[in-house]
Amino acid sequence: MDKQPASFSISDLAREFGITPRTIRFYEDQGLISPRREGRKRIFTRRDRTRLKLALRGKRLGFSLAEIGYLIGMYDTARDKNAQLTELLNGLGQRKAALVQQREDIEAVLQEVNAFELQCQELLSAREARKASDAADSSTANDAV
DNA sequence: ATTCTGACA
DNA sequence: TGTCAGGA
Repeated sequence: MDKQPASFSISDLAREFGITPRTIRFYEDQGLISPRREGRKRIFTRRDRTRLKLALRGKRLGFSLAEIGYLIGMYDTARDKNAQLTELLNGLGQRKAALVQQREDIEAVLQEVNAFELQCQELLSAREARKASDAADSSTANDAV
């Protein structure tokens, strides 16, 4: 009934996941997938397809291709589900920590920008005021002369 | 028509 | 990751 293909071409997967064949070949270079070869052509199995899906998910989660490779690597090696989950949890924790740090950095810089912006505005209004008084002084002087 | 490798104005 | 080349 479910006649799911036993293998796919590089273009099949590219289409399915909305990426280009170039990306798939690139991921292969990075060791994320290793489709078998039929001569030079790549033959992707359902397992390769699953790994590609996981890789794309990891990318969305912000993991580097190296991290994804490591995670996926033990995903089918270590059959210990708990170990896999623990690793994933560690990775997610680090990702989260990095994001929190970035948010703090951004907030800090934002405050500095706001402070500088304020200084500029004050400096500007101070000059406007001086210019106005200068004009007043000169007009007064002219009147005197 | 499809895919492959290598390279980078 | 894109893209172009030149071959299978």
